[in-house]
Amino acid sequence: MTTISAGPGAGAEPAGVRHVKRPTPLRESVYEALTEMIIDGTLERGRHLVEVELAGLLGVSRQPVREALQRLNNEGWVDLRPGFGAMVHVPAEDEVDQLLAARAALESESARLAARHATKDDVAKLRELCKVGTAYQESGDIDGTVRTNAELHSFITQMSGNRFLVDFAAQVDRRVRWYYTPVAPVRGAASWREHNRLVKAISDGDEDKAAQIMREHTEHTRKAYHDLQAAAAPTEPTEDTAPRRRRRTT
Amino acid sequence: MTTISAGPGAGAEPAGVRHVKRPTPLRESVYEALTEMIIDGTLERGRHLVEVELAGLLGVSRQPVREALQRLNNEGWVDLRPGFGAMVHVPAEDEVDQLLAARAALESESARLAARHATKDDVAKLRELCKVGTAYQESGDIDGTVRTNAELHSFITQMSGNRFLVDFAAQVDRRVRWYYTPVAPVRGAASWREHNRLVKAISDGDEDKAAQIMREHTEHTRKAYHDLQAAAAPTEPTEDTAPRRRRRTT
DNA sequence: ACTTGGTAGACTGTCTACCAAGTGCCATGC
DNA sequence: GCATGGCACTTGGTAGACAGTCTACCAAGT
Repeated sequence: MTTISAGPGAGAEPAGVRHVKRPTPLRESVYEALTEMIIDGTLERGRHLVEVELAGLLGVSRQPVREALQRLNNEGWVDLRPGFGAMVHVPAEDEVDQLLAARAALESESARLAARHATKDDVAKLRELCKVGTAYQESGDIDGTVRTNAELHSFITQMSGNRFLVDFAAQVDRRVRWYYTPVAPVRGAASWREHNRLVKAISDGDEDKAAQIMREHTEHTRKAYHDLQAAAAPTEPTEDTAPRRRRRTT
Repeated sequence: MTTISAGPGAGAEPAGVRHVKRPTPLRESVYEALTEMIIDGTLERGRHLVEVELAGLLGVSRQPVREALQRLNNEGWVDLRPGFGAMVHVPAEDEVDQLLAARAALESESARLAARHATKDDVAKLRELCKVGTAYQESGDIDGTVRTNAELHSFITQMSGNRFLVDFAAQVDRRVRWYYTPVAPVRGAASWREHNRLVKAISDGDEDKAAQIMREHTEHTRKAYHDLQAAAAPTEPTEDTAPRRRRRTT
């Protein structure tokens, strides 16, 4: 009967900034809960999502679930088939490439603008994130590494001061995080070396260099993913991605 | 704010499987109707949108309207204030700048990829669009000019073959079209000269040049908007953007 | 064996009604 | 003039109902 953790349990909040009361709309919590479940694999790819089922699972009614599902559909997390329902999106072969290409465009522009607008505090925070991330990486904490990586990228886009870039990049990053977590350990060390160079370029205010490093950084990521894919593919040409109709509840 | 993976509507279909017409979900029609009304000014900026009112206006119930409004909110067309309702978004001063900066990043990358993948047919179509657009422009048909402009840009992003770029750019373009129509006549001639150069670069397969022209093109547009804004501002410092509470129905 | 037709169940899409809580407005009262 | 309290309005969320449609499955016909 787990009700959604609408409460302060989900700690993605800057402490104390919010007004005393923050009744997050339920649909928002449902959306968060579902993306989380998709990313961590609780809801497998291709799985048929039934509104009432999710509603029951999360302890809410159909409406918030519907609204969340529609947003998930708009953002490409699930595919909505009229009259049938939602299926967790099954990424196409070339999709990761395209995603990372889009990310390259968005984030390299962000890095350029970040270099243009960087303040002392910004740079300090970037350095801190690099330090933390490298530490996680060296200690083998994959989850922490991935999270810090996301924070760093997100912070750079925010430094761009462009809300559209922030918004698009956030979406792309989240998707990348979904597809990509398994690759993280492979990339690890090199990735954080690149981050350090990037931060240096930003702190120097060197726009072109920052943009270029970010582009190459994403490009390396794409390549790493590809290699891993190629290495894993021969042994398992077609994974079990059958529609997996839900078991009869009886 | 997003429609990363449009459903079966997008061209990701194995060729030749023509699905019979399917009745569009009501929420979709409502969404289309509302964006159209926002763009053409029927729903003025800052206007208070009430669910039941729209429902009555469009002859549907609250539910599809709610769902459409939430999508509009996600995509930045309206601002949803909990407990009060939706207001048609009033663009901030710097918003157009940011929008065009994002467009520059997205479309210049698209142009680069378009140049990489261009086929003979693609180039032919681009040339045709340029011709049509120039003709509209010379005959003073503003609406046709803007529409053809949108078609050209949209086609170039599609040529990129990257569904994420297509999707993001489509959103941005639609917003630009909303803010920008008044500027079109000013830009007109120069804009289509640039389009011609761009098409040439693409047909030559010159990626860097295509990307750069597209970037400059968007930059010029931004500048034109700015100049127009500056020219109009002194005479009319604050337009009538009052909340315009709905008349009491009594 | 393969097609056709029929049937049943499961879900969505949409509508209606209803209630609680939050928001803005206005009039009252100081 | 300014705070206060009340009131009307609106959303957010719930529940139930119903038609249309999608899937699967079975049976009969060719």
